[in-house]
Amino acid sequence: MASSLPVIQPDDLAACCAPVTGGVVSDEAAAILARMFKALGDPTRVKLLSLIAAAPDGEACVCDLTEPVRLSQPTVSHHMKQLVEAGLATREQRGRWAYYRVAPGVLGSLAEALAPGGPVAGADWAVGGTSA
Amino acid sequence: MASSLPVIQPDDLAACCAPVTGGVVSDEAAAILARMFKALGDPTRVKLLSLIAAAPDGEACVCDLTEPVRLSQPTVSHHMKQLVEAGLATREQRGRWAYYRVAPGVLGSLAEALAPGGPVAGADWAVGGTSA
DNA sequence: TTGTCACATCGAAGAACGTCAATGCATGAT
DNA sequence: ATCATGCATTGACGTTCTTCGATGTGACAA
Repeated sequence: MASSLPVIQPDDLAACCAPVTGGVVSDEAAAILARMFKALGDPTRVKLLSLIAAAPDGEACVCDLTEPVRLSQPTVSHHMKQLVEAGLATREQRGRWAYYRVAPGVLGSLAEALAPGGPVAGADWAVGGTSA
Repeated sequence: MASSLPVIQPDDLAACCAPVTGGVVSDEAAAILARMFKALGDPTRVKLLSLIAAAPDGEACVCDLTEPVRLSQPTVSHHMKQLVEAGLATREQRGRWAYYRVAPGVLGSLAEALAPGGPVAGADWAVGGTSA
């Protein structure tokens, strides 16, 4: 039915962190990485994550998010659930509000899987880089 | 029509590189980032990119890729087209073969958008980090 | 208790996706 | 010219995704 897929735990990052470049990734690592990238594969969710990260205390409730993305409350709840299940965000209920945060460390681990050692190292393929 | 979406050019990386954390990203940046992440949001494509990166000369033809991912040739061609249109891979035709490579610098830029300054810096959200 | 608020879940509709067999299109060999 | 090879495109099918309105649930207020 709905999710059925297990929520990605921080521990799974160990398997995830096999760099995409430098050796063929295992099927399991590819599945975990794809799961997290898929969660980032929607402009709304990218913006939601950005909004949360930029929020005053690094946290935001659904009511803070619906207006910036111009979507209904159920839709925003749905997107946030996907981000949480992908391990990219955390949810904490306080009273009537649910506060979401960017999961600590996960984005860094994902970045590391994309470009081990940072975007400048590796050099071989990093020619058109961000540089400067 | 198949794609209709414009192929993402290396130039678009300038707009893409606005970090997801640290300031709300624009709609355009969110769209470009999501487009690239969506291309990475399938286990097959993650593995294809990994296979290409790990290939002897950093390049591979479709015929080298079908067997490792156990999919038909048209399906692999379809996935590679998406990776190219997302700007993550490049295609070069030599004779009867089409050689694919990992687009230089792009993965690094994506990583930078995820975790500016590398996974350790930023520190603020990197509390439950990958290691120790 | 009754009401209100913030959020999650459900059910549905339309679009997009992943996959394949069949076909088309070049290139190179005979 | 004829044939074989490597790859892209087409058309189709079932699945998944995005979005919404309607409804359910738990927390606080009067």
